[in-house]
Amino acid sequence: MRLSARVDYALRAVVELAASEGRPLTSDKLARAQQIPPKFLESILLQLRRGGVVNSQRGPEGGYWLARPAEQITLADVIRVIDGPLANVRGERPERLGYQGAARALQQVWVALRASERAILDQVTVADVASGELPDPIRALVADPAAWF
Amino acid sequence: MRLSARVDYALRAVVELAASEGRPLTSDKLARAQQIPPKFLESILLQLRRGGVVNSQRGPEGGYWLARPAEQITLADVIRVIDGPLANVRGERPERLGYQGAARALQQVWVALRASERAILDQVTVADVASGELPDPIRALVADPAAWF
DNA sequence: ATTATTCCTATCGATTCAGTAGACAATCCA
DNA sequence: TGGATTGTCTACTGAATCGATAGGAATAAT
Repeated sequence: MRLSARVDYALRAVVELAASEGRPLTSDKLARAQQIPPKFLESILLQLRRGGVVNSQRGPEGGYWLARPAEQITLADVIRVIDGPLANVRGERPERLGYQGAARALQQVWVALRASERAILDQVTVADVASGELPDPIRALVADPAAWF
Repeated sequence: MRLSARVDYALRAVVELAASEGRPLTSDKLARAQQIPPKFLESILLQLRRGGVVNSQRGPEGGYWLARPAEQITLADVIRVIDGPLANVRGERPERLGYQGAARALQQVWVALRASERAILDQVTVADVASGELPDPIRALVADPAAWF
C-alpha cells in the first residue's frame, strides 16, 4: 500500500538511465538529475546491479547503464529487485495466508489486489515512462478525473 | 505495497462482526475467533470506534457491533480508518508528487495504480467477504490461476 | 602517479510496528 | 449497594525497518 523512498529513487534512476540511451551516467550525475541523496543512491545502484537491472564500470568514463533494452525492463522488475515480491500482507504472500471463519474470503481479495497491481506494473516498461507514452489501459485509468483525488 | 498486521486484524474483526449480525461481540471473543493478540485487538477496536466503523457498549452484555449495515462498509473504509489514505509514495499522495526530467510520467503510473486498487477496495464490502460472495470483477481476477503465484 | 569512479561494510538516528501493562469508567445483575 | 464484566485510555517497550551517511578499498583511464 505504500511505496518506499528506495523504490521511488530506484525507478527514477533507471528511467533517467533509459533516457541516456546506453551512455553511462555516474552516480553523482544521476543524483543531481533526480535530486536523490548521493550516498543513498549509490547503495540503490549497487542493489540494482546485483539484481541484474544495470551494469557498471569504475574509473573515469565509468558509470551505470541499463543491462537490457529499456523496453524489456518493467517497473515490477525494478520493484522486485529493490523491495522483494509485490503486495503482501504482514510480509506473507497472499497464497500462503490461512484465514479462518468468516474471514476466509479475504484471501481472494488479496490475490485479486495483487493481480490488479501486476496488470499495471508488469506491463509498463522503463521505456514507456522515459518516453512519456504509457500503454492505453493505463492512460484510460489516468484519464478519469476522479482518479486524481 | 504492503498491508500492515493492524489492517489485516481490523478487517478480520469487522468481518467477524458482520457474521454476528448485530449481536455485540466482546473483544475477547473476537480475539479468540480470529487468533488476534487480545490487547492489540483492543487498540484496533478503539480506533475503529473513533473512526465510526463500529459502536460499543461496556459492561456485561456489552461488546462491539458494526455502526452501519455490513453492505455499506467497504474494505477501503476500514483501511482508511486504520492506515490513512491508500497507495502513497514515501508518505505523499500521488497527485502531490513533483517529478522532474525523464521521470515525469511516473506520477501517472502511481495515479493509475491507486485507481486500480480503489476499484477493488471501494467496491468490496464487509458483507461480501462475510458471505464469501465477492463481486464478479473480483471473481474474474481470482479465477486466473496465474494470479495465485 | 593521479584522478575519477564504483564497490563494500559498517553504522546511525528516527520512525514505525507489533504487542503489553495497568489504571479507570461504565454497565448490568444480584 | 456491591461485585463482576466489559470497554476506555495512556503509556510504554523491544525489535525491525527506513532513510541516510562515513570512509576506505578496488579498478580503470590518462
